[in-house]
Amino acid sequence: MLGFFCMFGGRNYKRNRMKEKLKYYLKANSIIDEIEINKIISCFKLKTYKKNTTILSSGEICSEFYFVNKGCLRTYFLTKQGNEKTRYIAFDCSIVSSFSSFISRQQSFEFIETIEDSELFVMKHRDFYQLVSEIPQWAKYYNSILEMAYLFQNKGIENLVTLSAKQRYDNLLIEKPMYIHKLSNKILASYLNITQETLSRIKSK
Amino acid sequence: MLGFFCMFGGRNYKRNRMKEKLKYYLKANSIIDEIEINKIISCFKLKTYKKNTTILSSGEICSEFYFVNKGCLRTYFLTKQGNEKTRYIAFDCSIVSSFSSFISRQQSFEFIETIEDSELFVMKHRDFYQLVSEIPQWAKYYNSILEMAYLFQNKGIENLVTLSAKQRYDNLLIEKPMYIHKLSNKILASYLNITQETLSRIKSK
DNA sequence: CAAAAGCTTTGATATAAGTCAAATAAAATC
DNA sequence: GATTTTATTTGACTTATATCAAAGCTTTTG
Repeated sequence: MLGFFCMFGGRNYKRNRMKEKLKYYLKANSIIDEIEINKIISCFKLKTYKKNTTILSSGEICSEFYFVNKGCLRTYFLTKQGNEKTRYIAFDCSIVSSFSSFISRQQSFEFIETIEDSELFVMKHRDFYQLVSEIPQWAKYYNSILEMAYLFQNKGIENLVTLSAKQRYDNLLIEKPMYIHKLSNKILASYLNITQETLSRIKSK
Repeated sequence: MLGFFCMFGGRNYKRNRMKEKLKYYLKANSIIDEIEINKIISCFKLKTYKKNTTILSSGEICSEFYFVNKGCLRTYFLTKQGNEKTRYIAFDCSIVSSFSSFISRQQSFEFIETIEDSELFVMKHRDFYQLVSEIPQWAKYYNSILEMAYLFQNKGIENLVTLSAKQRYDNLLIEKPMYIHKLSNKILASYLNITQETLSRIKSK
């Protein structure tokens, strides 16, 4: 009996430790009570992926929502000419999905890909919306995700439409220097919506 | 006494008729009960504006949410060089605001402007969020506004990044021919993110 | 650790779209 | 309805950035 409790306690302890970054993230970014936080994090399952693994392909319906526990991912799409356009980079302790597909339940035009070996906590679409209807504070959190996603995109459009290639680079260097130091030129260029050659020329000045 | 009732009934009748498009719109775009719909529409106040009136300027905090009962509006921002970039067109029976400012409570970089004589139903930010906390179905409607705004922007970025000026024009001609027939070249060009000269050349082919 | 595959840099050239300018055309205003 | 203002068209020229190509670097992988 004692053995059973110890084992069980041990498993809980381990599971909690494993998910502590996720828990901390949710506490910092929402106003969800401890009990509900535990219910929410129990819906996340751990998956690990090697670098350069495509987690979602264009044409598939995105039915998962990810928390990046470790590693790094990006979302991107392909032009007709086959050029990659990176839309979002998710480092450690951030969330990612192909939201347009996740929301609309339509085929995604975006890909999701790991750019480093990564550990993800995965929540299924079904569970996500189940929680939205059961836990008002989770619905509120979802709402704030949408608000932030909107603001992020709005800023992105503004940058794209008003700034030159060099200005976008300089801007990123100030706002998110990590992007410039951590990402390959190929990915960085596609994030800035320029070619690798142009990025190389900008950097060399 | 009879006179009083008649007058009162008459005023209600008039007010309801006045707001019937708004009511119809909300019924069609949400799942809000009759009682709550009435509460919601009572928060909207009618305002009329002449053509080419700036309703919100860059630098101001947007504290209003609009339903276009009649007329047409646009949101746009200015580049450092002073070029206008139209971001959204709101025809009859649609909603508009400077959402990034409305959401973030920060200064708007966008302008809101009437492009025709317009009748707007206006809801204050305060009332909007009051309703969000009081009426779950209104919160849900707000959520769906955000979802749609996200999808709209996402599509916009995809178009901007993958299509040429001519392709964007052709695309709009298929998807939203009304934009091309109703808007001036100046506004249409700024919506497509091209110059008037380029638009003129595209059209003449 | 060597070969292959994938990145990055640099140069030469091409191109879509912008800028400037001037002539019409249309709309707004007194 | 004449005049001023605003919008559109067309032409000549410029420019930022893409494309193509080749050489030098780095990783990855057997």
